[in-house]
Amino acid sequence: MAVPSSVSVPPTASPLFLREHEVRRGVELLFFGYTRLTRAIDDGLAEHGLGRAHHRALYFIARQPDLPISALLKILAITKQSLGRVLNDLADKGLVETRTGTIDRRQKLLHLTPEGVKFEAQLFEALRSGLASAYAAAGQESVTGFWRVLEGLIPAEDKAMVIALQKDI
Amino acid sequence: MAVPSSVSVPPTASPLFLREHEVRRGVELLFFGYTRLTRAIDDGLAEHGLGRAHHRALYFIARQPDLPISALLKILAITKQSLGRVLNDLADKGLVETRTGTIDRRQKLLHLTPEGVKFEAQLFEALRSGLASAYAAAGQESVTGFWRVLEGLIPAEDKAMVIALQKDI
DNA sequence: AAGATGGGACAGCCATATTGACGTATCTTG
DNA sequence: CAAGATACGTCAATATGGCTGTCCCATCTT
Repeated sequence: MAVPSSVSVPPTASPLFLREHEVRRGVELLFFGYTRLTRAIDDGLAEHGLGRAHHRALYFIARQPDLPISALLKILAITKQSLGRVLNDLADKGLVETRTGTIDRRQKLLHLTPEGVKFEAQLFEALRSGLASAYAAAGQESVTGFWRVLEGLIPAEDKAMVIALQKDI
Repeated sequence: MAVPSSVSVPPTASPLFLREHEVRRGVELLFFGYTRLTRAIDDGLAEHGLGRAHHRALYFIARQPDLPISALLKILAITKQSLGRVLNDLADKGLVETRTGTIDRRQKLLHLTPEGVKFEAQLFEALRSGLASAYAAAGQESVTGFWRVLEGLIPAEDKAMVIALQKDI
């Protein structure tokens, strides 16, 4: 990364020192941006007696219908037990269903019910509204940069998974 | 925001539809980027028997020494009780101290002990390493865009607070 | 037939958040 | 100065969302 030439430090200063500002700014913006964006859906979730964990599952099932449970476990990076509780809640509320896999009958493929689709769309609207206005304010070139930096934060072993999410829509 | 001209949808498609892709991509990258970055410090925290909540407090106290508790409450947006426990833990470990405010003696101003400074620096190094490599891979222009979009996600009422964090370093 | 894999479930625990109520010291203001 | 607001602390109870360990069954692979 090019260091801005206008920084007024002695030429002997280490690159790490020069970068601290920019890193702290990134840490803080990520923290505030992420928490404030996700906060936008809390009310909608609370109306159904659900929490953010439920939304994360709902979101990725919406994104990749017929997702096997093992794939969702990798995406969320939580334990089977934690996910099990969340999925049971969603099934009890009639938002998520499973069907047995065809090529591997051990698998259960997850998909949303019509009510689940509706609910997820309603929550997505809150996210869309927040992100779209940030995109609009920043401009398309900034959005590209935003993506590029975030992609760089994803470890190589997870990158394929994220790209797979985005390829088929 | 300009919509990429290469998108192959009928000209009658609504702008909201056109944007869904880009929004989902942002949601996902934010989720993975944020969680993967913060995961980098979990080991260091666990060595001291601390969690992420402790790190958030530690981080912002490092960032603004002599921060009053009320300011930290606003930043973290949690309740006084939740923060109280975290601060007690940090004080017990000898990482954080308070002193009575001079202009307002009701306030307790938070600062890190020398051990706290050392520990925070060690955790910051993990964040720095992750973010700096993402910055380097993306390039300075992307970093600017990354910041711009994230700033747009912060509600107006919180923006002053975030800018205050960054002005004095 | 044996082992690996996908999924489910029980029990118990921990971290982090919440609400509500109450107390004390200190500052501000009529 | 008295009254009220503010900054902070604390007790008690509760919810959420993670975790580990263990054991189970069905199904696929070899």
